[in-house]
Amino acid sequence: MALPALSPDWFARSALEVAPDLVGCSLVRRFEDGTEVRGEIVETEAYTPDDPACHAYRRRTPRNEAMFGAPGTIYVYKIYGIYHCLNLVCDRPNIASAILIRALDVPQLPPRLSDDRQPLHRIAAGPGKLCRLLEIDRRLNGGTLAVGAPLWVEGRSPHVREQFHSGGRSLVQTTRIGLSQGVDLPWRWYLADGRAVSKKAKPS
DNA sequence: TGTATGATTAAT
DNA sequence: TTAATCATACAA
Repeated sequence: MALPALSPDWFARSALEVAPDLVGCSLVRRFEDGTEVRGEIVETEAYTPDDPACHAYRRRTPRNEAMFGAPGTIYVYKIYGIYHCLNLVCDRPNIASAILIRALDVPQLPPRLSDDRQPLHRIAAGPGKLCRLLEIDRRLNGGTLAVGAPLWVEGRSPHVREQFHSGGRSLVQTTRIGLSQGVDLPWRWYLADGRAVSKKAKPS
């Protein structure tokens, strides 16, 4: 199952390029006991320095510091006092830019993490839900994606690549969710037939 | 120091 | 539609 991990270099591009490319890749969470949980990224959002919705739009602060880091840096913030959201930093150092990972399709879970209250395919269908499931919090903030570290990302499998290429899978691009600024920028991407997508746009 | 609010979620 | 719940940013 292990595929080549995406290097920091891979993230050294505009968030608008990285965000759609991340869909179909796998996020891997490695816990301290060595357990690994994998989920396919099915929904992302891009945030850029000139974007009013970006946490670093106004200025550099202690909270958004990680967004100014090197590509491949992990940015985690707490929202509504309850949930955490996971972002992967991209572009060049000092260019505050990141991808919000909004949903994961998790095919299987270790018993410890199972949850009877909802179907398995919805267990990581939302940015707060996936962080809760994978125990992602501010302790990971500022860290770097790397194989064997708490978190890394693996590229699309040959099979998935073929599906995208043949049109068997496609991406929907639409506006982002939950914002009060930059509401019209179409910087959210999700797998058109993804079971785990947090919220789908109304059919046009 | 005081206050308003948010890249959410689950329940009503 | 709304409550839950608090760290953070910004005003004062």
